[in-house]
Amino acid sequence: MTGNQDNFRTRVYGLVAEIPTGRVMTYGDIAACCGVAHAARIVGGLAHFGPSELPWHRVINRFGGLASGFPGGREVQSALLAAEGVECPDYIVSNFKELRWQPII
DNA sequence: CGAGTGACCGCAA
DNA sequence: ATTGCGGCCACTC
Repeated sequence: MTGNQDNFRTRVYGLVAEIPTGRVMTYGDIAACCGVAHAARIVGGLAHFGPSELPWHRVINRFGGLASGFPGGREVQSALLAAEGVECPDYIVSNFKELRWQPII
């Protein structure tokens, strides 16, 4: 890359936008992949102000559970994941370990 | 410019 | 094993 690492926020948006369908990612992994390991909170903060075009519903916490504050509620997020083939029965992704996606560095 | 907040995570008792 | 607390970084107002 030639450079699109303008800001941490830019990387997060680009990375979330690259998450394939049927896959999920954790806040800690996204932050660590962007270069900051202890910035999982920031990823959530950016999501609050980030573009709704990005698949934020594919972003979950470290336990594989759906996040809070999602526009609509966790039921909407779980519905979106279910529509992509991800099973989240109690608002928790069961195969979360298997669906955990990671970019190729 | 400064301060506060956050859709988190890890550790300790 | 479980629960509760604090810390860390970047963004926004």
